[in-house]
Amino acid sequence: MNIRSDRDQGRKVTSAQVAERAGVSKWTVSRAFTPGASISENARQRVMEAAEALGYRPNLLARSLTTRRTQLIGVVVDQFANPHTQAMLNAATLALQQRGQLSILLNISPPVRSGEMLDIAERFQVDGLLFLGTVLSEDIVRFATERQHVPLVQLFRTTEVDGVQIVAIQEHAAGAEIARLLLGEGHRRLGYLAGPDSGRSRLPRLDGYRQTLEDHGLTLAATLAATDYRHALGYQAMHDYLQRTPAAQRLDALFCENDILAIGALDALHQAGLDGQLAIVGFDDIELAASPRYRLTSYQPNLDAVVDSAITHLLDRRIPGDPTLLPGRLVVRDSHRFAGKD
Amino acid sequence: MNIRSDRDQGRKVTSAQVAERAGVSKWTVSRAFTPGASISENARQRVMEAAEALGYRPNLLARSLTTRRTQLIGVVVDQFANPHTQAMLNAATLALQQRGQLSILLNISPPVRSGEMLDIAERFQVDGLLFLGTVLSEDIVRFATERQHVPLVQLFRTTEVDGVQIVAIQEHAAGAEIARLLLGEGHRRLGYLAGPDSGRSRLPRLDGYRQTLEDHGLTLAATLAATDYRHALGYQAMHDYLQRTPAAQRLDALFCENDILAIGALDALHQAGLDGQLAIVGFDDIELAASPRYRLTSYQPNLDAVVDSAITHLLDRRIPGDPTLLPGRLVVRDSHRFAGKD
DNA sequence: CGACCCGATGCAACCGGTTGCAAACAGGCC
DNA sequence: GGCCTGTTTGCAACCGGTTGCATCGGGTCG
Repeated sequence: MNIRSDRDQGRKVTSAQVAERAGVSKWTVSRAFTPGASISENARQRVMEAAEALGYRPNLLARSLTTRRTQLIGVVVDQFANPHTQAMLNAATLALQQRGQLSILLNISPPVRSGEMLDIAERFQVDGLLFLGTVLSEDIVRFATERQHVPLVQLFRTTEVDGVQIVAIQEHAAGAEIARLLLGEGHRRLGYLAGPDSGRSRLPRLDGYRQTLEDHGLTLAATLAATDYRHALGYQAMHDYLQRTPAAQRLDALFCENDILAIGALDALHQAGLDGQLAIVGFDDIELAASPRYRLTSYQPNLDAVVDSAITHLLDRRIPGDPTLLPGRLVVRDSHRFAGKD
Repeated sequence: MNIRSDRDQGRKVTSAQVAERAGVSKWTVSRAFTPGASISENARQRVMEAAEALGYRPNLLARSLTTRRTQLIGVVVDQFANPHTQAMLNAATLALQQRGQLSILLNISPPVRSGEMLDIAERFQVDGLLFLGTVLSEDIVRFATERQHVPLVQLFRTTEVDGVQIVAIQEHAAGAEIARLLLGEGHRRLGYLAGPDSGRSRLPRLDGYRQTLEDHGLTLAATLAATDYRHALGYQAMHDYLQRTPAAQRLDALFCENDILAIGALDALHQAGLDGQLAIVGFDDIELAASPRYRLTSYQPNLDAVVDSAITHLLDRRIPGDPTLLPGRLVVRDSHRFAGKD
């Protein structure tokens, strides 16, 4: 049952043990594992052999103590039900891993106090904090102003806060583009389905949308609201809207704050037998948007570019400056048209 | 701009600085922050005041060096596109946080070599590794046998491997229950939609399902396959099946390996104009299953109980033993019936 | 052949905490 | 007041690495 000969007898293997076996000092072992260090090829070989034989893994925590770099990034998440969060999480962790960093996941879903989690993250000496589409709460803002040695980057939310670097997409332009698409389709009564963030944070995509309508002599015909970014609440919002609005007065088209809400809305339309009677556009371009069932027209952020830029800011410890706004692209499918019009 | 008076002048605050301000030694500071330690109420107060004034946060990495506990758990994930993964991740991180542990997210999606990630996790001195529904690859199994001081727990997969504790649900019983439900509904030609894990891992839910059919003198009428747990592949599998199978020979009902595949299959049926003509049952009970559009009958694991048990195993460093199999419950909605039959 | 230089290695000190031990102190009891 | 017991506190050593500096050795050059 015990296959190991030298390795792993009870305690963990330390650099001193490797040193002894290789016939060098522990400092030489350290150098063997430090990329740019001054060490002879001969010694490095011997150390590596001994390390391999003993199953040695350098203790990165001990190293962090002196280098003051932990290679740990706190990734702060609060919208687990939104598929877009999952996509961000996947992209962010992969990109971090590629740069030799690891992600500490900080879940600040409702029962958890975000301020407390940030405190804990700091105790763990994270090299930086990455907020994934989180709305910047009061706790977070306070933390940002008090703790300036921890770089903070916020993805996909454009509310500016001193000390927090924003990396997002050009939402204003995106909102305008969506408005133009809908107008071009002949729709005139255009509405917006807002999510919870709309109340707490400024969403330029709505400004761009509204302004383009006004440029065409129109106004926002209706605003619906969902209290959370979940399918059920998009469904609910549309369902209620259909209940209370006579058919003759209904919207032509609805721009939804994100895809999961848009898909909920589409499902409510379907349930009401109104498939294709109200145009829908979403935002984020989650995987389900491409489904043949939905063919949801949506706005696709360049996730990799956003994540990449964010990580560069964190690791280079750049001083937070103006928001970095990257372009995305409109993915035109079918949901923005009336059925039968194509 | 600089609001802080004492705190945060350049370097980080250490216990020695707090000690000086409080008029005690750094060892007393340490004790003030150690729950069970022997210290006078007076001293604790003074230390806490000084700590507060200076904005002191104990360096948990330094502590870990002596205590040999990092309070970091590596959470290994590879199926980011599956909504169930998101639910697990949410539940697991919340439960860990409640117990004072933090999650290091290890993304082992395709390009990444899992063995390498486990190595890195060990360098970071994780207290344990939690595999979220991952199929245990060769890399992982090798790691499990070589590195016995890192507790390993696997969720929701029942393939037994020495050194890895399994915590899952009673899949065999679940599969049997689903078969009985479908048989009770009058279906006789029952099939199974397999995901990628079926090829690499043993899934008792299928055994339970098949065996129950055999107990009733039936056999599995067809097996479809999807190469990944994504909506598009469930759709594809059903689409292809419908293409190649004449209407008269088609299945009555299909048990799908999980919900996201089931929903893909439902969407393909809809697209083909066959809504409600083929009964569908899923597994995992993801949020979308409850949507009025799908009303997917599914099997709901008791996620909190599973996660709780898993974390207990990890933190108590229990020796891996027999799989812990917890009950779940069948959530009966509409998709397992023919439309119009109810 | 000696002076010089440079790369390789050993060493002491340190990163920021914790632990076991011993001294100091306080309170209770006779 | 003296003795004993129990709680608080200070101290040295240590966790497992890294860093700056001193030392050593070999090769080059005049």
